[in-house]
Amino acid sequence: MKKKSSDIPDCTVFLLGKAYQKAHGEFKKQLKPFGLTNMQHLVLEGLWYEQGMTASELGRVLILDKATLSGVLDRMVEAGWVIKKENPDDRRASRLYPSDKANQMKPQLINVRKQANASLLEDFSRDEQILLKRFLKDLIWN
Amino acid sequence: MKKKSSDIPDCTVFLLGKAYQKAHGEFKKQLKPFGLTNMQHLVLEGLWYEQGMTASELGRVLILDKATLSGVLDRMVEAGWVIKKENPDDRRASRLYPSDKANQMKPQLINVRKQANASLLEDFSRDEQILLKRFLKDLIWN
DNA sequence: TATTAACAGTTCGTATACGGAGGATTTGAA
DNA sequence: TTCAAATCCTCCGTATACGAACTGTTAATA
Repeated sequence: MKKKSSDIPDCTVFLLGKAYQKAHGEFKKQLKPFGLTNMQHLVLEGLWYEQGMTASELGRVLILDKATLSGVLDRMVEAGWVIKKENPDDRRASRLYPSDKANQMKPQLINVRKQANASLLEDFSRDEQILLKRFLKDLIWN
Repeated sequence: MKKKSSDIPDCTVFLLGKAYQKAHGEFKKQLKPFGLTNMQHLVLEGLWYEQGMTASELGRVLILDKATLSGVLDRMVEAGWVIKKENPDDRRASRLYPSDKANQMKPQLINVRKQANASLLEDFSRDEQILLKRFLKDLIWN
C-alpha cells in the first residue's frame, strides 16, 4: 500500500507551493524556446505595463525582493532584454525600459502567458476560475 | 497615480506564486526559532507520516526533485534532524528516519504548521476553505 | 550469464529567494 | 544649511529548484 502526496495532512501552504510549482514548471517549458525564465518574463510584463520604472518601483509592483531583482536585471541587461537609463533626478536609481528586441517579441510573449493560464485553468468552469482568483488575491492582499 | 500589483494583467500563475510567497514567508517566520527551514519542516512531516522511506520515495510523496532533496537531506543529517540508515536490500538507497531530537520537537512543530494554516485561512469561511483546497488539489493532480 | 535497461543518489551549473551589511545619494527637520 | 534618517542599489551567505551528466547498483532479458 503506497503512500501518496494526497494523503499528506491538510496543509494549505503545501498545496499552494505545489500548485505553484506545477504552474511554474509548465510556464517554464513554454518560455524555454525564447531563452527567458519565468522571472524575466514577469519583469518584461511589468515594464510593458509601465516602462521607465526604477528597480524599486518595479519590485513593489511585482512584489519582489530588491536583492533578487538586482541580479535578475543584471542578467536581462546582459542578454539585451532590458535597458537601464541613468536618472538625472535621482542618481541612486536608474529607469528601466524593455529593449527593442523585447518589444518585437511582445505579442508572442504575451501569448505564452495567455496560453499558460488558459491551459492551467482549462478544467475549471468560468465561475470556479473567478472564485479561485478571488481566493488567491485575498490571500495576497489581506 | 501609482501603479499597483493588483493592476497586473489577470495572471493566475502570478497570483499562485505570490500567494505561495506570502504563505511561505509567514511559515518561515514561525519556524525560525526552531532553526528549521520550510523545506526541512516538510521533510520531517513526510518522515512522521511514514518513516523509513528512501529519498526517492520521500521525493515522490513530497513532490520534490531528487537533486533538491539530496542537498536538503545532507544539511538535515548534518544538523541532526534526520538519520540515514544503510539499506542491505538495496545498496543504492538509504532509509530515512527522524532523529530523537526531531521527535522530541514533533508536537511543537506540528503545531506551527497548524497555526500557520489557521492564520492563513482565518478570513475564509469553512466552505471557502474547503473550496480553495479542492481547487489547489485539482491544479496539482489533474 | 552477459548485457542492457532501469533506478538511486550525487554533483554541477544557473536562477531564484531573501535577510543583512554597506556604499552612495537624497530628503527632512532642526 | 547641516547632519541624521530614509532610500536605492549592490553584494554576501545560505537555501531552495531543477535540468543534465555521471557513478554505482539492481533488475530484466536475450
